[in-house]
Amino acid sequence: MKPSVVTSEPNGHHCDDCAVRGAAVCSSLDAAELREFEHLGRRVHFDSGETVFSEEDITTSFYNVLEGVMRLYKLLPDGRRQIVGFALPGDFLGMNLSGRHNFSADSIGVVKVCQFPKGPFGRFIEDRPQLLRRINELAIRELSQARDHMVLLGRRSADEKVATFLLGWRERLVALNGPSDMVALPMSRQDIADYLGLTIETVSRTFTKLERLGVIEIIHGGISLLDPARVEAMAAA
Amino acid sequence: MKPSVVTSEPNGHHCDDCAVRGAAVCSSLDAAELREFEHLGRRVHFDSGETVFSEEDITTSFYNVLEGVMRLYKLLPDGRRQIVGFALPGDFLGMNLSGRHNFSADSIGVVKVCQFPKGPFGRFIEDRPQLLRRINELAIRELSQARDHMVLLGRRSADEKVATFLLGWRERLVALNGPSDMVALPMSRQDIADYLGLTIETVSRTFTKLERLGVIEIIHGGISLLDPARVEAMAAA
DNA sequence: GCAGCCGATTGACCCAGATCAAATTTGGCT
DNA sequence: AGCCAAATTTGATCTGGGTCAATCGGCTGC
Repeated sequence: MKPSVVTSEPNGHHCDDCAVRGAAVCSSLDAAELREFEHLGRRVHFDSGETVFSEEDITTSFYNVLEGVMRLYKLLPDGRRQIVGFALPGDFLGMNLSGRHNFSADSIGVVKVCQFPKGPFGRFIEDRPQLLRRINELAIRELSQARDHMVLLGRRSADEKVATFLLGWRERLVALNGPSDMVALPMSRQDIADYLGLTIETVSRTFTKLERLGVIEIIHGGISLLDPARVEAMAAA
Repeated sequence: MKPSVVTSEPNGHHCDDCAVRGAAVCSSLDAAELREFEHLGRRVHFDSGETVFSEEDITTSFYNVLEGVMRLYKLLPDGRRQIVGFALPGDFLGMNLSGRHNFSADSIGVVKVCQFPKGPFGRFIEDRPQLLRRINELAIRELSQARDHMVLLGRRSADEKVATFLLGWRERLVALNGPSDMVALPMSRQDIADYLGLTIETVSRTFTKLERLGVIEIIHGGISLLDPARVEAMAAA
């Protein structure tokens, strides 16, 4: 939200100790390539609520999320907001055709990214088709998720939306941190509403309803899934 | 909708006389490659309402639309449908990670596609990074469209949805056939409703309303845009 | 400890768009 | 041309989720 104050750590970073090395774009590179790749990017730190890039900005960099959560969103002229996704460690951002970002991204809590200037990164890809293939894989996966989300936005009820969101978000956290029924929700209720095409009030009421039904417990900074099966039943329709 | 009866024309087809050669994936190939590519695929004809492929089917082929319109959709278990897009000539279908299609596709009116078996096509791409780059471009463009559609589904009113749809559809037709204020709508009202996350009644009423306002005229098989500027104003919010 | 703030919750009411129910138009077929 | 089935339009009514308006509750700074 505020102008982004970027703190970079020009030195002392290595892909070796990078938590997302195996999952991110980098997974397509061998040890030697990784060493070269390392010098292309630099780690950048964002405090909570900073803008990483804005829709319509000229794309100058690609980003690999290392740590934290980002909201990715589009705004209508009158201020209505649709969150098109949340980025987590391992996600790759910045691909586009027009040379401009087609959504905005800002940090939810502290975020660390690996930032690659567009030019050098483009040249590095040039003669590494396996990296291009990896990027293509990530794009296709996102496309599939985008279509699932269209179904949710266009055809699901508020209850189904919230239940589906909780399960999907849990799945992503599980893939990162291992199984747990505690689901951390670092984003605000407004963020969840803007992701699901609802209002903050409806999200809040639905959470309360799920808690009263005994299927979740609302805890500080998230929820606890008491009855995953019932939540799945609500999500399925 | 019916089981798909496929009529193929094994011979007598050439990329030379292909209408979409310049626009589709093929645009990344030179003359020699195009000749080789030609032998990989075959033209397949579908009558109106036939299923080209279904969600969850194992992917056996990729498709390049040559002629006609297809609806691409996902179904919820209880039958609710969300159309995730319409495919027009030049569109490339079948990319996925799981080895299964993640949506269904059927023809709206007569459709001709160029069908490529997955294996040979995959091998052909292998040492042609510029084709991979082209496919990547198409994926990224679709991703951008998918995000725009999320905004529409999650945050726009019925009037805005319909107006936005008419303008967007016109733009696609103009890109194919050149400028015109006649907008052919080969899909049914139900298809439009399922694309916009509305009911058929709301779509019908909105069309009637636009006609009464004098900004469109409902004609056989489509509409005529009488006042594009007013429609744009309605779409913008 | 407590004042002030901001996010979240809760309540009361409303309305855009869904649902239900007829017409009406269109399109194939013979 | 004439008949049936399907698609579309139109009307009447209902309701899920939005809007407006208080609280509530948890931090922060003093």
